[in-house]
Amino acid sequence: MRYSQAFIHTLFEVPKEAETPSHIFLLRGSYINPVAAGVYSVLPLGHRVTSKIRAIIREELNRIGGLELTMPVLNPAELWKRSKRYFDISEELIRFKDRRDREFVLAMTHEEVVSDIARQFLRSYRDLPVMLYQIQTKIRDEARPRAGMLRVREFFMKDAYSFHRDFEDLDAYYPRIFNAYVRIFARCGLASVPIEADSGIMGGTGSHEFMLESPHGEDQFVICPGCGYKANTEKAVGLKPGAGAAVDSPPAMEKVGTPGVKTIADLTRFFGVPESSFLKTVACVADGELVLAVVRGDFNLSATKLANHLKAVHLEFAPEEVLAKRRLHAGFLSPVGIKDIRTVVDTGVSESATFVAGANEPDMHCKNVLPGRDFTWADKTDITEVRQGDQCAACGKEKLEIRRGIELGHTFKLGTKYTSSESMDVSYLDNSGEQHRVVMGCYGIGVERLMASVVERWHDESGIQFPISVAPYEIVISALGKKPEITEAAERIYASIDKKYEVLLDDRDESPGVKLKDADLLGIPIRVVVSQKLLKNGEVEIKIRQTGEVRILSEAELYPALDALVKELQPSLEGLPYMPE
RNA sequence: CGGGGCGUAGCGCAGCCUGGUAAGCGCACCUGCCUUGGGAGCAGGGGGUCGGAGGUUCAAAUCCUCUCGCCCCGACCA
Repeated sequence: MRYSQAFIHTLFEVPKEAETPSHIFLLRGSYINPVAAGVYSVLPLGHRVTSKIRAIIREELNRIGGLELTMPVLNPAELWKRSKRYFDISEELIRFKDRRDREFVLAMTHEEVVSDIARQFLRSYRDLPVMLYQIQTKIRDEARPRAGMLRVREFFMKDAYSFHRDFEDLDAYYPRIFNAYVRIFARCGLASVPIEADSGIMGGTGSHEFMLESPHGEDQFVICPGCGYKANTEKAVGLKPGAGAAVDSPPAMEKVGTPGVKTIADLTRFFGVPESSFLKTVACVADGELVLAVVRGDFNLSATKLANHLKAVHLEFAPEEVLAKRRLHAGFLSPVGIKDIRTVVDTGVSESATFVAGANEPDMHCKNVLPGRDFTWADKTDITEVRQGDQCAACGKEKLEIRRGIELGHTFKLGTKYTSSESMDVSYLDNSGEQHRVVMGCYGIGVERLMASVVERWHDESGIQFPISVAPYEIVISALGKKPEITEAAERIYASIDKKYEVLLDDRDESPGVKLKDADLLGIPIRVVVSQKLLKNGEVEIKIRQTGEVRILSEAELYPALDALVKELQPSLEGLPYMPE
């Protein structure tokens, strides 16, 4: 392809809306163009990249027997009402009516449609297992799109769904998907970190997020440098060292006046004891039911863990009106004296220590509160956010580290959430004619996010450094100068490698500086320079974008060198964190 | 949805406080000459309802009101 024909319109200056490297360079390189908040056109150059990513995904999913199909974005609301997601999801799902006043939604994933297909076609154990996938537009009215293509409202997602006769078969199949994911990201030049993920209200039979560690990631995960334990912070558990005032014969509970002292920070100043000596009580409304969550003062409540424990779809902090109705007072909340409200206590709250807790009346706290003696609870479980430096619960040795990352993909054992009779009702007959629920898994990868993630990982101050596997072109020929012999040499080289590789010939009437800067910005992995200076000695130059390595070669040496380089630069599939199959 | 910032040519910006002489600059784009190893030079040129609506005024990019859009932080995130 000739540069002059390639629809490349690089920008010298940084558009002011862009702050993260992938956003800046994808805009400057004319890979993408904004249309609305979180909505982008993928321009020809970007399209070449996403096409390669899609091809890699297809190869790896076909390799494990996946079958590609296409499902519609336009879905009748009826399907989504049947699965209940129509009611469980709020604003993120776009809803509207057609001209005949029928309700529709724009699909944000395709569990409903694919389950409906499964219900109709998968009737026998002989039809299972099967994995169906598509690479299709997803629409999500995100509250806040951000960081260019890292979080958008319309994008291509590879979504795959597998169907199994039972959980054992799903468990047996799961590593194949897991390993395909590891390979897909590796082939795109990314070292993905598979972490244990929150599996939501399903309860955890298994879910992984594949993270790219990155300072611009929106998600956090913990990693144990000792045993290698890795998990989403929404799921991760750390050890909670004993705290509170451990005593053999605890003194009786006692009320203390604490006018205006509401926060844990205020309390530590007032009582002069550490944060861990207090109980923090948080009032939440879980699917309409008021619940008190009690954690130690030095921890934060994890709303996700609490919601999962309660199997609640919607969890929010209790509004003032709800508290007032129960004669509860924000800042002085406490499990003490509460009988008719479900109380969930965190495992960090020791029963052999006393704490300072609220008194459930304004401007009063209780000290010497002994859990079990002075209040009781319905459940005791881990409901706190893990902290940087907490001891790893898996090995008990090292301290957990919190890292930021971009979620590249998610694999999820769904079980029977969508196949149950209350949902999409998908069943089959086994070899004895008995009816069973189909067991399901679902697996997603965001295509444009993957492109942006590659740029987050592979760039320097001059621009992108695409891995050759996903680069828009493998080789750029920069012809510096307009002298006929330069043009002839460049054209000759172009003609001899254009059939074999994806080559961009910079045929523009531009100064050397412009051509070299653009080649760097665009991130083409191999640059071949043809110039007067080199040509005098019958030479050309190769420069490798990622390493900066430069080689001066004769034109005859160029061709075998390119053959070797193109192979050499392919991302390695060695030493990946495979799951045993 | 809360907090903050910004809307003037494709991109980056000045002008606004103090209304008129304020439609400007750099890059990009077009024409010609010249130049060719890191965003050259000279000359000429095209392009803007100053986000939108209403108001104040003899007069509004500039002052007032409303509104729309975009970005960042947070909440949220099947």
